[in-house]
Amino acid sequence: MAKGITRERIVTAALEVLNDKGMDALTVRALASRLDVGAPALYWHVRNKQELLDEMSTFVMRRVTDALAAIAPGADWREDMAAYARVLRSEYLRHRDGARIFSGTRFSDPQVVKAKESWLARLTAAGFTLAQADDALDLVTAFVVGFVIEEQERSRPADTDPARYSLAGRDEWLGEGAELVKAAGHLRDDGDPRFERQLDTVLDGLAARLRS
Amino acid sequence: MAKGITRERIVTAALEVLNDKGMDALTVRALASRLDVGAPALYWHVRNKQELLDEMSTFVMRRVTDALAAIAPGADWREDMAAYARVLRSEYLRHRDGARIFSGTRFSDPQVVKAKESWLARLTAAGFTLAQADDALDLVTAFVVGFVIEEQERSRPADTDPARYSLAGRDEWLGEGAELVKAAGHLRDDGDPRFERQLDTVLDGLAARLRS
DNA sequence: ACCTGAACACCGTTCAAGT
DNA sequence: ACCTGAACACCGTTCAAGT
Repeated sequence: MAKGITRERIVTAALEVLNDKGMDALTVRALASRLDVGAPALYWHVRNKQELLDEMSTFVMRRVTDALAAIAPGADWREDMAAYARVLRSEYLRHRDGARIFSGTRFSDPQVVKAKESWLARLTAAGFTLAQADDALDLVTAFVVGFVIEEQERSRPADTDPARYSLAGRDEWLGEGAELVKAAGHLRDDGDPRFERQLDTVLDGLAARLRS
Repeated sequence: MAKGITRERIVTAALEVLNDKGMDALTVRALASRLDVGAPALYWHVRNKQELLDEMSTFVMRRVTDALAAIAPGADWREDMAAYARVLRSEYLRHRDGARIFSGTRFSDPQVVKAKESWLARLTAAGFTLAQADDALDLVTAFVVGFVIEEQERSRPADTDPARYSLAGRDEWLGEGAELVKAAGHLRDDGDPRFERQLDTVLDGLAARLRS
């Protein structure tokens, strides 16, 4: 009683452990103890740890596609692509090191891959060739992945890193020279505004391709 | 005799193990045995495994900055940024899962961060504001990281994945519908041409920012 | 069908002891 | 100063045994 372990309960618990304690602490034993069972019990529901990690990836990507499916076509392709990018970023941000861990993973679920269909349709309808549309989606995906990896790395609790929490500390750590690097550090913002600005730049690049 | 283990020998050997056997096989014991010493011997030169991983990251990023420092300014900022992007990509590609493992890592060496200085100088000289230049470098970095993560994931030996080695197999795996996804899969290319095309799109976006 | 207890090989790390 | 041997706590995984 009170057991009733299921594949889905295992996966959601695993994502909780990941968020609470980090990837290194996500051990089979820790996960089992959170579910109030012995470690071997999990092997009845999951072949091995790798399969568990794959299930976690699939779960996360399924949430992305579900969120995407809920988005109605926007006024133009720029809005559609921006919506795609924002959804991808926010789903990665839900999980500690989400972008690094869950990006570029192979999907065990065709449904996830098929979610591209609607976005390819919107882009080609806007005048992109199919090859351009495929490129565009990949490019925006690559940008989001790279952006969020850096973003989540920055937000990670520094293990007493001298050059993290104060600009003055960073300047000192940098030493002599590198005046532009220091000045840029002082100008730098973070989070949504930075993301929106860079996303806009990417979309400008795609727009140039559309015109030519 | 024949020992003479040093920090640098440890790091380069670790990168060899990573390339030969992959990250999971990079254990302290395997590394020690490649260096013909017992596992505890490594702890004389390195505090723990995390410090070893940090040293590996620093080593890789130092190669990036060395390669960047060897590049003379090009005819214009586009050539400079393209050169930066190509160097970053090719250094990531040297190591198995290089982009995923070594991107977004905090540097223990100020010299690596200071390497940005010269690129910021070239961009501001071309008319970008300092904030725009900082954004531009981050954006290109994010693109390269995201692109290479996907690239290296694709090139990974599939553990008998049905939808990998043939387009027909992929089409079948996708099932009904998703005609655009299937067609795009048939049009898709890989490697350098795809990278150059998408990089060019990003640079177009930055150029638009420069004009406004 | 689903879970436990005990066990195996392996992991990162420590530490006394050798040279 | 640099390395070895033995040991500890922990890991993923297996398997007979329970219910």
